[in-house]
Amino acid sequence: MTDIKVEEKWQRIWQESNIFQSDPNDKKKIFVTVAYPYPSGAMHIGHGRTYTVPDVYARFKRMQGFNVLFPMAWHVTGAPVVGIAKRIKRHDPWTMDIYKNIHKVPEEEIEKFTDPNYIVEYFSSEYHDVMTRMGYTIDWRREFKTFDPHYQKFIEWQFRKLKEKGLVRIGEHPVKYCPECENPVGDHDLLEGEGVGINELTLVKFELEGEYLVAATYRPETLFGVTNLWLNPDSEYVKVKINNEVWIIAKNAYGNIFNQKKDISIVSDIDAKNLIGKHVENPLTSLEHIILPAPFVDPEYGTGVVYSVPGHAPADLIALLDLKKDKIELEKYGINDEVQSIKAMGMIKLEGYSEIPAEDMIKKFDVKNQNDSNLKEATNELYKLEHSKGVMDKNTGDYQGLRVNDARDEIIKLLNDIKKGDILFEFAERPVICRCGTKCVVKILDDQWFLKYSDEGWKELTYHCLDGMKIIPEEVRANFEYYIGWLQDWACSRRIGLGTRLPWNKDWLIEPLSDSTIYMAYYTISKYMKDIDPEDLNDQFFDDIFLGLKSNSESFNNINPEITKEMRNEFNYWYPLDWRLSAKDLVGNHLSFHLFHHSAIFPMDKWPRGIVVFGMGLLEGNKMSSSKGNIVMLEDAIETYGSDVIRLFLMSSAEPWQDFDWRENEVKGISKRLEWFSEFSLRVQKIYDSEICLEDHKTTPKVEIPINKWMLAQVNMRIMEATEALEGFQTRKALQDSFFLFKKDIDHFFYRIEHESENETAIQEIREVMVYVLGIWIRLMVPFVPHICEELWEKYGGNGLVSITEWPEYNVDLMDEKIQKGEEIVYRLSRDINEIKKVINIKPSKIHVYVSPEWKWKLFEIANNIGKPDIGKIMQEAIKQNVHDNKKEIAEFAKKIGREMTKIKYTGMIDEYSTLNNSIKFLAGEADADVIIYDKPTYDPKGKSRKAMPYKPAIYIE
RNA sequence: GCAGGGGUGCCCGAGCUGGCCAAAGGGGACAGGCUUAGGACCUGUUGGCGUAGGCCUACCAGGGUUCGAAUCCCUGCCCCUGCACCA
Repeated sequence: MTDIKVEEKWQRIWQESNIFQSDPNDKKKIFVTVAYPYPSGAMHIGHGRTYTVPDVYARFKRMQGFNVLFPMAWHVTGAPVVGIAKRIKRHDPWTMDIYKNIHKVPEEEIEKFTDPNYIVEYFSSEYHDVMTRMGYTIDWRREFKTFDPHYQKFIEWQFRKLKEKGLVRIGEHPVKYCPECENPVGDHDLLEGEGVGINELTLVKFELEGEYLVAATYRPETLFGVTNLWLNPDSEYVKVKINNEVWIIAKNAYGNIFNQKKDISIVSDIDAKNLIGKHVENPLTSLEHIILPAPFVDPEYGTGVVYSVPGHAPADLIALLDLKKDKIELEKYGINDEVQSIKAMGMIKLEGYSEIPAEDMIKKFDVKNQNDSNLKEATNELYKLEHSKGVMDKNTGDYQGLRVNDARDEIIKLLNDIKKGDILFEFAERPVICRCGTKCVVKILDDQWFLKYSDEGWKELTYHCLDGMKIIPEEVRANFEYYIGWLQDWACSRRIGLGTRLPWNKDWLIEPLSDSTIYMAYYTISKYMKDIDPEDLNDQFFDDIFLGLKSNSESFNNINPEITKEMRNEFNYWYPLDWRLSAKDLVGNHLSFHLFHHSAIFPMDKWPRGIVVFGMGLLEGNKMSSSKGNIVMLEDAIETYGSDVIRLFLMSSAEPWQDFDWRENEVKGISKRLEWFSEFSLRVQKIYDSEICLEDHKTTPKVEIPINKWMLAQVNMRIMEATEALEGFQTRKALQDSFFLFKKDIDHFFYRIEHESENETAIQEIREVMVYVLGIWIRLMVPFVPHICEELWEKYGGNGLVSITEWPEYNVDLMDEKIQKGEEIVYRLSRDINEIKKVINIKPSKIHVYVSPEWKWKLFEIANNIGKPDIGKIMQEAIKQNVHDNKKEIAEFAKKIGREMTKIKYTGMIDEYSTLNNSIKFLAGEADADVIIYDKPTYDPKGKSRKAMPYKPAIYIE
């Protein structure tokens, strides 16, 4: 691990040298941003990954010579901290515990957390510190918070712009609402019912003596199959007045409906028992239906009034059957004759089912009575089937032949047109309970402002924007396409929270996902803001900066025109944004909004160019969660391991878009690896045996010895692989190549050169190679472990800061396949010798090695050209070319090739005789016996030489 | 339900434009070296069998295409993620 003191030293040097402050210049630029954090708690290792990825990329690109901008800001907009402040105020033990023990906030600070503004101030400054300690190359001059007045002006401009373009509308919207707190509630505010959706039911008005019995349903298309209505005679019902109509609904349902309808009030109680036996009129068919008693009707759900479709609703059918048997009840209301005459009616055709599918379902699920738990499943099953496959049948008039789905929409429309329909929202599941313990309801907020993501023209633009972008990983593109199509109008205004108010209605705040869509543009000018009065930031100003729209009036504010020009140029230099990084779960909202808003506001040449999506973080295989205490804070991890280790672990254990798993054991493993890396320089120093000046070893040394050539080939290959991987944000792959496999190469190299200690030329070459490798390796590792690299770079005579030194270039010519193959032959031979030794279990004195004769190479080449293990064809061609006179031997060998050739990559003929002779000391040392290489089998008592194959010399051990 | 992504050796995970794949790399385990010992480090082993570098069985299950499949196609089973007013 890197010494923390050392890390802090370099962090200071970086800050003081301002090397990561980026301003426009002649170089090519890269602008990369990552979602700014919501500072409501301390940073954990999950955040560590999120912010290390762009830093690694920024460092990499900077070394490649790009002018890189990597800014950071704080997204303080929204309601959660307001809730936290409230809970701190009333000393909620759960909240206090988390902030004291998980987020490690000192006692005297917690007291100030009753102010939400203070919470975000506190944590954003903590984030700033921790980010610095992670070695991030952020241009801090551009830092801001989203409630800064300057930023608010920018958001106001953006919203006015959208409104001008007709992309904002006002309307109503159903939300989860706590009547006790008098506030909408988000999922995180719930005790129970997290993630429960809100469904839309259709209200159908059945006329009863000038008033309406109002039933709620998901299936208005079944109005054609109604036989009766159900009321729960044991529940209380009320008459309510609404828009000059009188509705009869359950009293318990009123609490919910009250929140959704205007001008609604209870007129009087009404006893349901008195309604039983009366008749109502079906608004669609004008048929008369009797009202019947049913204990299964839930007075809290919908309106507490249900219409009965026994042909297609198992619950209705079974309730009807139950009632027919219940003589006492029937006598009580005097409805026996009429009830007995009711028959279920089929009106939806469903393949594979009878005319009365409800009956089939009751049999299938073996439903005994209306209290049977299988009833719900039977109902759901039939609902799904008819919804997806059902077709309107006879008894449905003009709708016959329509798919259920389509018929439903048309019927809803018709009901509304004839004023016999309405809408009611209900939770998909219950209960939904607020943290305060109160049952939540669905409330309709009116005056709600929406961003019109449903607008087809806007969607088109956004698709267009997406088409021009790189998406990493590419599979996520399908998600984007899906979400852009699926997004409906987004409620963008809120009553509570921090942030910017809607410029045209100060009662509303702009919601956090809506104020963070194009702020990347603001980074390009934020560093100028400290000298500017926010009141000067009017719309003309932003139009000028971001859209190049020159204002007519000469000076439209008090800002120095020179500065304005500079800002405009700066924006035009950095924009468009090259990369946007954010989490996987934000694809459907934040990242999609990002595209929507850019395409709406900016011209095409300013549209974003790329998106990288992050996976999540696990801790020892489990989901991280601060509320459960299953979390590692970044600051603690820095204290334990140092930031280089954390960076290296986070970047190497998974690609950015995959889930990473923080495992203590593996982190320790990484820590040891990094120590090895650092100690490697000492070994090089020892071999080099005089002062190293890396600056003098930037060019590839000239070498003759194969193992040295091999090492250089590997180095170049690793540089190439790592560079290509980093271009695509594949940090894990980049590290596999530049760290783990590179280490293996070096291990192998060290192992091999032990046998070269007597050859003076070889030693001189090795020295040069090792120093060269050290210089390359340090530079390859800078993006990942910058602190330790600076330290080594300085120690071994690198010029200046390695963070801004050139990224190593690779030379394809040095990646000599034959050299690599030659080395492979050597160590495979060594391995084979050992395997044979093990199997025959003898201690050999001499090992004879026979290389392949030339004709076998020719045959191999023929086979390779044919490309298939087609022995006949190989033979034919071999005989034609007359590669060898012994046809029997050709046949024998051709057969062998048939089996073997596909296992070996043919890279051309290699002079095995000299390759092996060059490595004879190594081979002998490994085998612990004399090794003799033969190009002609002058000594071959067992005839083993016949087995020799290209790349696979024959062996005889004695 | 809709949409997207998966199931690989003790664990994590690469490979998945078909043949250098008994399958990279890491972690763990085991053995040897080093060490007073432990740790660290280095080397090797980590599907089975084998007195010559080989053979057999293997990449969720079953079927197919092919000279050849972890990789392509079909079927089944199982898992993960998102689905809205919430950062």
